[in-house]
Amino acid sequence: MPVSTPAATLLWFRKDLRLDDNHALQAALDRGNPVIPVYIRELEDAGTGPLGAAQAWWLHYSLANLSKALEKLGSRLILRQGAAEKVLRALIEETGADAVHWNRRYDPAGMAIDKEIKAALRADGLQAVSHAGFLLHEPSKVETGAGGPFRVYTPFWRALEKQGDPPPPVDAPKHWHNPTQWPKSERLADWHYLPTKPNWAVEFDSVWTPGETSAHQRLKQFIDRGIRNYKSQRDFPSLPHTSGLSPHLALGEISPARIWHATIGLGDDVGTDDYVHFRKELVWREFSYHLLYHFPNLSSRNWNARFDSFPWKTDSASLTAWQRGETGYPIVDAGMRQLWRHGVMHNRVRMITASFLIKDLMIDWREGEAWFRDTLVDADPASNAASWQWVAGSGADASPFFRIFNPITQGEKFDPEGAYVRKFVPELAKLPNKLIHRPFDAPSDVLTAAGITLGKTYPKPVVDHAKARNLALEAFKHMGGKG
DNA sequence: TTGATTTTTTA
DNA sequence: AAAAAATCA
Repeated sequence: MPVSTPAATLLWFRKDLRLDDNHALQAALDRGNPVIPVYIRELEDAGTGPLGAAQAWWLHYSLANLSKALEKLGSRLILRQGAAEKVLRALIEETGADAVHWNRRYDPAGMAIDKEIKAALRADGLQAVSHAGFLLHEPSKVETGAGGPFRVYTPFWRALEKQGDPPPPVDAPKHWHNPTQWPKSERLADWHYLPTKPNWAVEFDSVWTPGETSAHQRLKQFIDRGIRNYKSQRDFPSLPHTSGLSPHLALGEISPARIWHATIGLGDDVGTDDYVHFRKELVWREFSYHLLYHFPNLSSRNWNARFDSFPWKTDSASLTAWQRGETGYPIVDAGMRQLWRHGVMHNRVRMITASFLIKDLMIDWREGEAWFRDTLVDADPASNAASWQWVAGSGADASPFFRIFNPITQGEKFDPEGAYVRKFVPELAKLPNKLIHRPFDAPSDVLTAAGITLGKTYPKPVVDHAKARNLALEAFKHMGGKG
């Protein structure tokens, strides 16, 4: 490197695959030196957990998208794989960079890695700076009056309300400071993020477009249309009143601050209840990270240790039936098939299907957590673990009683016309509304007329809900300790 | 972010 | 008789 060339800055992209409201990016550009963007495919044994197959699909396109956006600014996205520190050091060596900037992550293993890297680089006289942006507020700055972590959602929400709005988002840069020479990059295709399993994920792109541009389009569409009546309609899986932003958030294609600020100053036609309720959902994500921050084992250990003695069943046939959407309960099967086909499941249905696995089949919530992690495009280590534990009853803010969702009444309540079931379980499409959620109660002539043979064209229920419910209640009662 | 059952209200 | 509200788990 000639002496006259200012030393470059490495901009380390992780779960912040965006140019908009990216504080690390701004800080890197503000130095005025050439900025070299890099994405590192970290080793799985680094402890950051395996990348789910559905999210790998998303990541592939997201990286391609970010790469293109950078190219428009004359920049590039350098791809490397290996242990993060080793890769960064190699790049520093190759480019003569004297600084590394990144946005913080909040999974325990990731935090540990970053802490070590920061200390090691600084010890060598390099600039190593981390920035906020993945959450609305830093978890280290949110605590109860007594100085501990929150265990219940509502007080957590109040505490965040007190903190006020997150900092206003910063727009994407219009110019880049480019180096005269670029380090080598690996090829995205060689990382084999796209699925190899035949006939899976083929419909993902009919529902999703990964990338920052699409994230902003989703947000605009939601603010223009979906958020109206959000509070009353968000629970109906056949209605377009969810934001669809979760997979974009999961990989940081859009910042929560950007979303939060988009809900400020909405017109009168969007009720206060509606946007406040939407913000509450954003804050559930925040609460999940709060829990993970204070309880690093959230995805592997019961948050409430009383559940350690729960008599989980090992039943691979039932687990498979659940995964395939062949339980014989239409709303459960519709949800599981939506997950398989589209890499997503409506929130209400996530609760119903999770409750079914845990309470009706008495299968360990960790089996469900693992399945969702692998098949959801929005798989998030905090939200996924916290939500599964919430449904199990072992998590934070779980009710003092043993909540068991009734798959029939939940279906009838939230999918009254059966539109959702008909879409994902087409073999039941011809059943009348009254029986669409309970084909096992249908008279034989109605089944015949609908072209259904139970046990053949559609499965008989794997368990009787009423009986399964009693067994689960019994097991719950006999758990040791106090609830 | 519930369910089942009992009690009360309304048609 | 059915729907809504209250209650308890």
